[in-house]
Amino acid sequence: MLSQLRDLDLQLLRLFVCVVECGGFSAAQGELGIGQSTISTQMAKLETRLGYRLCERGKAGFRLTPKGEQVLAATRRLFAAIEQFKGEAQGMADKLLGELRIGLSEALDAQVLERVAAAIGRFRQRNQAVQIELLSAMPAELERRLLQDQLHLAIGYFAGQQHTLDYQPLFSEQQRLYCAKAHPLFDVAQPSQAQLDACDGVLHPYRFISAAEPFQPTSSSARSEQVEGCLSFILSGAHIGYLPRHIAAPWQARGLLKALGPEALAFTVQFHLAQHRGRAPSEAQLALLADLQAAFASAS
Amino acid sequence: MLSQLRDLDLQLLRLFVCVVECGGFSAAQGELGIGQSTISTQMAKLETRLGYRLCERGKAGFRLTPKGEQVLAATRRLFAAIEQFKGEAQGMADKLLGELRIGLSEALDAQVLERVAAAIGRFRQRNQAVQIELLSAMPAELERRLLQDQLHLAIGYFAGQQHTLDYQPLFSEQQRLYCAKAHPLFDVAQPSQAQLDACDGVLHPYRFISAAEPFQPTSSSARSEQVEGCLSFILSGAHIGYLPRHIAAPWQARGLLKALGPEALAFTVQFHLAQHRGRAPSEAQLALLADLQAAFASAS
DNA sequence: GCCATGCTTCGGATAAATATGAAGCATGCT
DNA sequence: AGCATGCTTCATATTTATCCGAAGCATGGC
Repeated sequence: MLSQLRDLDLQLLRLFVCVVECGGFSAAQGELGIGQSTISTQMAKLETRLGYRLCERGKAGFRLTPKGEQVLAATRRLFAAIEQFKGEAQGMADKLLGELRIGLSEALDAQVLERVAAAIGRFRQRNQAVQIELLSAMPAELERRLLQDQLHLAIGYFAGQQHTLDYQPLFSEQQRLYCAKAHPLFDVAQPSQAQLDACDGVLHPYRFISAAEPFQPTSSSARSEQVEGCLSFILSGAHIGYLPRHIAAPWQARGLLKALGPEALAFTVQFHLAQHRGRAPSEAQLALLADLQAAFASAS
Repeated sequence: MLSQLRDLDLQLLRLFVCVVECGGFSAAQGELGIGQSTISTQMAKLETRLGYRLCERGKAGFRLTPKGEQVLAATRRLFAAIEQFKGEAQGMADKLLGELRIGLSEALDAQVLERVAAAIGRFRQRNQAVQIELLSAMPAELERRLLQDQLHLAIGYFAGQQHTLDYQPLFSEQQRLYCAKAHPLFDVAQPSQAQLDACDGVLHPYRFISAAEPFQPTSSSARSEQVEGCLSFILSGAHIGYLPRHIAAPWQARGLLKALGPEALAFTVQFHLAQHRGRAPSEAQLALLADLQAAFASAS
């Protein structure tokens, strides 16, 4: 009576159910693959732990006691719960879970957004239940958040100097030097280098890449971290500056902007997919990474 | 990946939960009473069986993976189911279950019924959920049903000859010889033995005890197995016969029946509680037996 | 009464789970 | 860099579970 079922041996319960289904100890030994004496010992053990008899057995035949009936029913319920647990645990094995926070550089080309969208669509077709969060910000901000583990992935053009971050090239964006209709150079067909140097340039956003730009403004009284700001300065007619081609294109079509200088003054910005090098990426992150790379690979 | 959790080791899950609650392997070793290396091995075993990692650990701190969170929740649900099972199994340990079918001799004294009622009341205060069935019948019928295991217990006056049945004395009933108002002997103060012998007697029900009766009718054209039948014969004025005192009493009070002869002609019938000797009695049966005996013991 | 069947009990062999402690490794902190 | 911490891995010891087979016992059927 004192000995309660301390650790609930499932195997004993399984044996009990099998014995009941076979209708006796000796009948169950085939099913269980163990000898009759073992079954007897195990059943006795179970009954001792429970503190009462589960079945009457002997030459007279096998039958459950009332408590045996109840325990059988309770055991089946328990086994159902266990099966559910196993199902949950198993079903989780190849499922992606957790949270992904992704940062996107501001002022991205529509085509790039389409690629990102394609990657997310691809990811959502996986066996997953991941919480995804997107945010747009300037590259510096993105890097800061990556370092603070506020972001898992970021897409932007980075200097690539942070050695705690890992950068993988994704796509490139072309930039050209522009001036607006109101600018003195707008009507000059082939402005000379001297003419360009005389202009007031907009300091390009994301200064960390400005070193790579073929044109370096000698004088500058305008500065903006963001593409929109640059665009405004340039549209004012008071400044010249670099803009992504896809940003300038609609204005150029309306005759409000003009690309300045030869193709040699154009340059290409490599966009990267950045992630924290230290943190081990989650499976979900690896998967989305692959999806992004696939989406951009099929683009080029 | 291939190794699924075949047998669901609860101890591993318990360890997992404990580790989570302690917030680390080394922190849990005190709680679990085992060394850190053992915990590491066990956790690795669990993760291998599941096929995925449950937590990240190391100097950087302890934290669950998304799957670990899910498994933790599922494990807690599983443990709840196990606790419920244990509760059910434990709560059953000292609970009486099953079915009890009890046979009562017909025409029992009201006081006897009260005793039976008291026993049932006592029984119902036990920790039990027993289906009880009562039926009234003649002793021969009761014995037959006992032998066929249609009854668990029976109360009646039995010859006590069935050696497969076990009889225990419960109470006794007094019987006297009666005649009705219309009978010639009704007005005779002290009828002689010859006068009695001249009467047409009712053959007493339950013939198996008739041998014990002090008065044996010499002639008899009336016979009934049941007390009610005997009463009818006697009330007719054509017959004399034995009746239980409690049956005759109301008629006697109304002046319709009279006890015949000296007290020497009265006799006592011993009532017994009978049960099958072969079948092992259930706990419920033993309990009700005890309750019946207690109820009748307090009566005398 | 006797046999056959089915369960129980025992001793003892084997396998498996469980734990240990030392050595090793990775990493955050000073 | 060096230390301390926390986990991992390994070889190994110890406990525990599991099982078998033989012998014993109880009982229904002949």
